[in-house]
Amino acid sequence: MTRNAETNQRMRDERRERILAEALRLFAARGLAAVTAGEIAAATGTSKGLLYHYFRSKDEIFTSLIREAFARMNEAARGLEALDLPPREKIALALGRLLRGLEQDERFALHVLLIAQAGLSQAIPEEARAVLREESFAPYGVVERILRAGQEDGSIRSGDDPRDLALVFWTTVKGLALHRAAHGSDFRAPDPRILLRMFWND
Amino acid sequence: MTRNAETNQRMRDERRERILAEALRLFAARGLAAVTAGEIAAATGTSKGLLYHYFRSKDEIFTSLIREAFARMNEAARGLEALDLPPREKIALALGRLLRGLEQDERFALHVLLIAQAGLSQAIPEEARAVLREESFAPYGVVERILRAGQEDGSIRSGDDPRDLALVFWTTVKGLALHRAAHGSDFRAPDPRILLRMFWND
DNA sequence: GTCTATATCCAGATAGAC
DNA sequence: GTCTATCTGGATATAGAC
Repeated sequence: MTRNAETNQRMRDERRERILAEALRLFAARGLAAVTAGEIAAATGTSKGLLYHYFRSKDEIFTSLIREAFARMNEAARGLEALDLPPREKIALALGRLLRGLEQDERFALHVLLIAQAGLSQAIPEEARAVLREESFAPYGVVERILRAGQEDGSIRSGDDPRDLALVFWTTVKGLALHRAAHGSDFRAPDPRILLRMFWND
Repeated sequence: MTRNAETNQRMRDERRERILAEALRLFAARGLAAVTAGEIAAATGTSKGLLYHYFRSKDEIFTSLIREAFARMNEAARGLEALDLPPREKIALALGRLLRGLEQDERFALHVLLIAQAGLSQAIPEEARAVLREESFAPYGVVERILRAGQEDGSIRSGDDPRDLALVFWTTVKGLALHRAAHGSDFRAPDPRILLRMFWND
């Protein structure tokens, strides 16, 4: 019996994952309001009824995805901060990874897009909005702290407001994600060195 | 009679403008699908019925706005190209204006956002998609040409692909527009000099 | 030109058979 | 656990009175 229960649980989890993955694809491409529950079900290969067996509402699916997106993003940010590297190297590494991720890692690009969609649209569930409020600042904070440390050790150009620098760091990444969304798979990320020039000479 | 006809025409135009202005605000904030015709009517202070007297559909309103947004954007781009200034000054001027526009010119920021929304969402009317396909490239082209000219006259750093440079130019602007949308009116644009460093030293 | 009332459709969510 | 059938609300769009 335990064996069966475990198998069931695994199947359940897999199905749930499947639904979330397809919903992510759809929401990232069109936004919450323009995607119907029926479409998610069809993309997943299940019925609408089953969808509502796994989730209480369309909003709940969306909110789960927002949570997941921020969890990954913030985990990556904390990982970056914990790395044993000088600040300047951290920034270069992070930006390189982000651009490569946008280009090659579909799921990552979708998460960035979902966050962009959510931030862009005033029309999202209150719970998702709360997650956004609480978690969206963290990546800015991480990058800002690293940049400030770099200014102090002299490896990053001083004189700029670190908040401004963190702002352009992230808005550039989001802008590129947007561009990728609009222009599809033939997206080619720019050379990261161009962007890094904002932070130091040469 | 001619007098009356003219007055009527003017009132008609004003009402139409009013509808478009409110719809722009709503669409830019939430996207096409999350805005209802009733909300547009209410925001305009008219009835739903009258809305459909002026426009055939919600999609038509959206498409009109997309046309308008691109018309202004491309007009500005052509104006920039026609200016009698060295390439490097054109870029500096353009970026300064864009950032100031995002910060202070609500209508401009809304247009940028609408374009971002439209590019982001796969779920827009076919006609709007066509406008996007045909017109969205122009601003990239303009900036790319100016940057290339600057590379040739030596005022802009050479060695970078001008397409990459034009890409980061515009994606940065769009990213900032996104940020403004998410963080509302307390948005403060970064110092443009930070961004300009991508294009030349010091 | 402008409004109210309404037809029609479609999406979110549920009920209940298997 | 999974499906089909259905309820119900709300949105687009229209009709028709004033």
